[in-house]
Order: sequence, then structure tokens, then C-alpha cells
Amino acid sequence: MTRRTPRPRERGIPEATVARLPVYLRALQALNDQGTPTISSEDLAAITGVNSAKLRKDLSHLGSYGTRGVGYDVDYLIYQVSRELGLTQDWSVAIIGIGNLGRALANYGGFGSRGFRIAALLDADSSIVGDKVAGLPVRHIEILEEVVAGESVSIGVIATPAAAAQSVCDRLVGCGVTSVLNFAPVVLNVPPSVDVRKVDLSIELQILAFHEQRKSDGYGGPEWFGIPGSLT
Amino acid sequence: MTRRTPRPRERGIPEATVARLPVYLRALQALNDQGTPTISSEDLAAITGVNSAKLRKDLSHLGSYGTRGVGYDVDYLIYQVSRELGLTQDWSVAIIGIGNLGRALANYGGFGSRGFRIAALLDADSSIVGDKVAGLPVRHIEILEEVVAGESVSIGVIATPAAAAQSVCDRLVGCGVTSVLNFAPVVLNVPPSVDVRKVDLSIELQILAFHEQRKSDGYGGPEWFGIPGSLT
DNA sequence: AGGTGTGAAAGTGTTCACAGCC
DNA sequence: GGCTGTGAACACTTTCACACCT
Repeated sequence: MTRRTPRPRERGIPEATVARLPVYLRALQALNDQGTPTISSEDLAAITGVNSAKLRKDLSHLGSYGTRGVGYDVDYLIYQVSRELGLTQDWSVAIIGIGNLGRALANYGGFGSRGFRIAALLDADSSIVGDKVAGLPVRHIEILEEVVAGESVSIGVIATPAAAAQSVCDRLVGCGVTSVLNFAPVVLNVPPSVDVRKVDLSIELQILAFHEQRKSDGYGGPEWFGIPGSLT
Repeated sequence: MTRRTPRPRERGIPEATVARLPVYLRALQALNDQGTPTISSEDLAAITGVNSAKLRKDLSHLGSYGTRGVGYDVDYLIYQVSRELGLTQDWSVAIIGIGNLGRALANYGGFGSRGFRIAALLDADSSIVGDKVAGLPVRHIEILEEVVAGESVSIGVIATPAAAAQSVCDRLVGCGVTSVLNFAPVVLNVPPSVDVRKVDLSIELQILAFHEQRKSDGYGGPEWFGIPGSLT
């Protein structure tokens, strides 16, 4: 039996692990930039703010890439994590909605180090269509399907007002986009084959407010101390 | 024994529940705007994209606010959820780093319906200090401590370049801010009493790329169908 | 000695299914 | 009849602790 790419574990990296791999990757790249050749799970865990056992278990899902008594080779681990995350190929991204936020996203140069290419900017407002933002022309949303096909867009970033988000999403899905990053404050309805991730400023603030309230509440005075992990 | 506010459950709403309450709240407000007086868990769950049992369990952590055979009173539930999230009081927010993103955040009017007030904008770049953004003057980061005290800031939003984020965070923590929303792509080091939430564009894209890769991989063809919940 | 990889235990979160109330 | 609230089962995640390798 021959297999060209020695696939580590046949399938199923836990979602919680996937969400942390980018954090490890960033730390590893920083270590690499400063010339560190190897790193122990203990040290990398400290840098990324996780428990070292968790880090080792996370990495073990990719395969056995560490050396006992030594640690992990930074370069090699960068390669393995990148590969697992699919960053060895380039993904074309379209940003829809070039308001304040869309502009900020377009200009956010380090859009994840490498692996992503902002391929198109789209907006419904004719008065900004044709403008250049971050070196790219804003195109009219009318030709979304055409642009998605022409640029092989595989990830759509929705930065429109809430009211427009679902219909933009439907059109993206309609022309084959199966990954969406949604900044509009609405729950998007999509078929189960489509992945949606949501970034919602006001939700984050509300979660912070909840905890902030607890801190200054009557609660927690007495039992605050001595309960390890009562905060987190 | 007298208690003015009838506190539902003495303590400990699960973190996962807290993260969903803002989503329910937004849906409830939309229902209220369109005049819907009551809603069942089934219907609210459909709108917010969760399982109805989960929704009921989430709400049960706040108390017994539903009516069997009927559903939940929209108005009353809005009040209870808002109160639990601490939105009955106003929180002052400072945004540090008024680049593209900071500007977008400052202009993002519906900053969580109500409950939050953008109290200050700060930046290190003297050439934009004094400019008005979203009706507020940009002030110099030198006077951060003064501004935090003067405006009673309780939530700091870090929208600076990565290199500046930790030192800005330290200064916020130093003058008593215990809630931080971090947009800079770095892991912030804070004492355990401080809550940090992170919003990271490139991490979200990388997670999407991982799943996108899996979809177009050799994997998943055969066992794709018939496994309920194999995605999500 | 030093540090990875991993069973096993503990902790969290989700879903089912139904008793009980309206 | 319809719908909430919740015990119990299940699934996922984290953490511990240590065997095993270098």
C-alpha cells in the first residue's frame, strides 16, 4: 500500500483543536523570525496561553512531530500546521460591503500571513463602484456571480448592513461558495454543507458586560477566593 | 427573608449559555419590533439557529419565565435577558487605535443596541489627535489613564497594531479596566481577574480554510451522507 | 534528566424524551 | 393539545499523571 502524503490521522481533528492551531502557528512564526530552532510544549503553551498537556494533545492529532527530551522543531511544525490548515494552497477571498468595516478588512494587510488573497471587493452603492480600495477596484454587486466564478472565490466575507446579509449570502451559496465569514449582526440561514463563521462586535461586548457586572455585583464577595478557576 | 430582586439562580450561568444570550436578545428585539407578543422555544430556536431543548435549558438558567402551553412573553424575556447581561446599566467603552479598524468600530452605530457608550478614542499618532471621528475627538494615548478615570471607562477595545497591544493592555489594566476586547493579533497577558475576548480575522479565515480543504479533499466522499451532524 | 504522547478521570456542553403545567 | 422545564444519556473537551523515548 502506497500513500504519497503520509496522512497523520485519517480523519477528525477536534473542532476545539482546529480553533487553536492558528494561534500556535502565529507563535511558531514569531519564534522562527527570532531564530528559535526548537520549542518545548511547556514554553509554547506559555506563549499561547494554554495548558501544556492540551497543546501536546492538540499537536498529537496531526501526528508525532515532537522529539522526546527535546521538543518540537519550529520549522517543521510550522509546515505541518500550515498544511493541516490548508494554507499551503491559496484561497481567494471576496469582501462584500465596502463600508467602514469592509475597507478596514481590505486594508488589513496581514490577512493571515499567507494563504489568502483578497480577490474582489463588491458593493451595492454605485457611487463607490470603481473606486480603488487597497489597490483593488470596487465592483458592483450585480456581477457577483461573474466575479466569484472569474476569480475562483472560495471564501466570502460579508460586511454589509444586516438587512442585506442574507440575500448576499444566498447568492454566494448559489454560485458555489461554501465558506462564509459574516460580520453582519444576523443569523445566516445556509444549507448544512456551507460553513459560516460569525464575528459580532456587540455580542462580544455583551459577554464582557455580563462578566463585568458579576465582578461589581453583590455576588462573589465571600466565595471569590479559594475557588480555583471560579474565573476564567 | 426579604429579597428585592428575585434572583433566579444564585450563581453560575454556563459560559456557553452566556455566549448565546445576546443572540436570543437580538432576535427577541426584532420580534418585539414587529409586534409579536409571545414566542415558543421551538420558533425562537429556529430563528436563532439552535436546538429548542438547548434554548429552553439556556433560558431556564435565568429562571422560569415561560408559560407551559403558551411560550415566552417577548417583552418580559427581553427585560430578563438584558438584566442578566448587565445591559440595564450603561458601560463606557474606550477604543484605542484609530486606524481603519478603530474608525470602523467608532462609526459602527448600533454598538449593541443599547447598553454601551463610546466614551473615548485614543491614538498614538499625533497627526490624527484632535480629529473628530464619529463625533468624538481623538485624544492622545499619553493621557489614557486620565481619560479612563474621567470617563469611567470599564471596557477597553484594542484596535492598535500588534506590537502596541500588550503595552496598551497593561496600561488599561493598570488603571483598573477589567474587560478588554482585543482585535490585535496577539495573545494578551493579563492577571486572572481581567477578562479578555479576542476577535481575530485571520484565525477565522484559517478555520474556514481548514474546513474548505476537507470538503474538496479525498476525504469525506463516501461517509459524507448519512452521518447527521458530521458538519458543525 | 528532560519532554513527548496518551490512557484515564474529571469537567462541560448538548440532546433526548417526558413528566407536569396551562 | 401544546409547550415548558429538567433528569438522564451522550458527546466533547480539558486536565492529570505517567510510561516511554532520546
